[in-house]
Amino acid sequence: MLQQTQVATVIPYYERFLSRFSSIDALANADIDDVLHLWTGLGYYARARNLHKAAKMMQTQHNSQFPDSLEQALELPGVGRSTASSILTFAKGQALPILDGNVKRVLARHAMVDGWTGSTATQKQLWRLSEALTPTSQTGVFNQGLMDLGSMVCKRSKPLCHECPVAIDCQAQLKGLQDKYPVPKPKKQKPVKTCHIAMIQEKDTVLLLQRPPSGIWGGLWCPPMFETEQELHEYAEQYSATKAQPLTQFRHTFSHYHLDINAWLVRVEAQNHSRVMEPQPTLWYNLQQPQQVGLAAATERLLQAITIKE
DNA sequence: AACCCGTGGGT
DNA sequence: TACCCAAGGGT
Repeated sequence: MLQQTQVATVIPYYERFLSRFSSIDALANADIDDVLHLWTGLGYYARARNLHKAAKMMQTQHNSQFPDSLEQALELPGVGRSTASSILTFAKGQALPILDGNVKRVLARHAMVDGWTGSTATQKQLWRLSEALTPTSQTGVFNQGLMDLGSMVCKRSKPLCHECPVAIDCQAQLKGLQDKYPVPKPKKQKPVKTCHIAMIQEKDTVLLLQRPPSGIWGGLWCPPMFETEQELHEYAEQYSATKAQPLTQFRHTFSHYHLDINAWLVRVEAQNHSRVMEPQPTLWYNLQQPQQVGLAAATERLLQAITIKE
């Protein structure tokens, strides 16, 4: 959950997740829709599917435990070097270096590392620096301290260098260039895509389709989406003789593009009204008694728009 | 190597 | 507002 997601955002999700899945076995035995349900709104949904798959692997291959070696940990889907090393140092007392966003920032300033910290070459350099610093004893304490130094002192903006325990040999601080490091990501403007979404409503239910496991919103349930308004109208006519009416429109921004969403409301008299054959699994989502499935934040917003309109 | 994958906090 | 980026990993 913490991958590319702030701690404060994760905490409520973590609490609910651990209440529902209190062990690796509980998670491994769960239905994927149940897992994605508790991930609704958190983003990067492949993490949920990877975690579920990893639980199954641990159940069958590692006696329902997190593996003891770095090599075995790295075989789990969704577990890379940073996550594996964090777990192994904190939970099992192993001596391994870590490299999260906070550590990257500390190291990039301390050694004045040129190059964006996300590039392959720079990450390689940062790992080398982390390896060189990491002690062979009390590693968990050190790693936690290094991350906390990054989050509380060596902040992204206005770092508290006067409170920093390693300011004495911080290259950026010595030259007064703290604000120049880490080097910002090369900026590319995000493309804008447009889509038209059909909210097919029958009483208290709305038609949702399950998205394929890979790609945007993988495995989640979303209303039918179309690139053009014409496609939407042609689709809507299969369900209802009454015309689709505008519901709401807004911009949803992903990590790599903007999506301008135009939502339309199509009221139908009965479920499966026409002879529509959907290529994907379908679900009539009940607004009053919601099913336990995964929804994207944008889908929740669309469902909310219908509820308010009632 | 470059791109894909979400959403929200902070400025 | 617009922008950067967050306890990264997969392809």
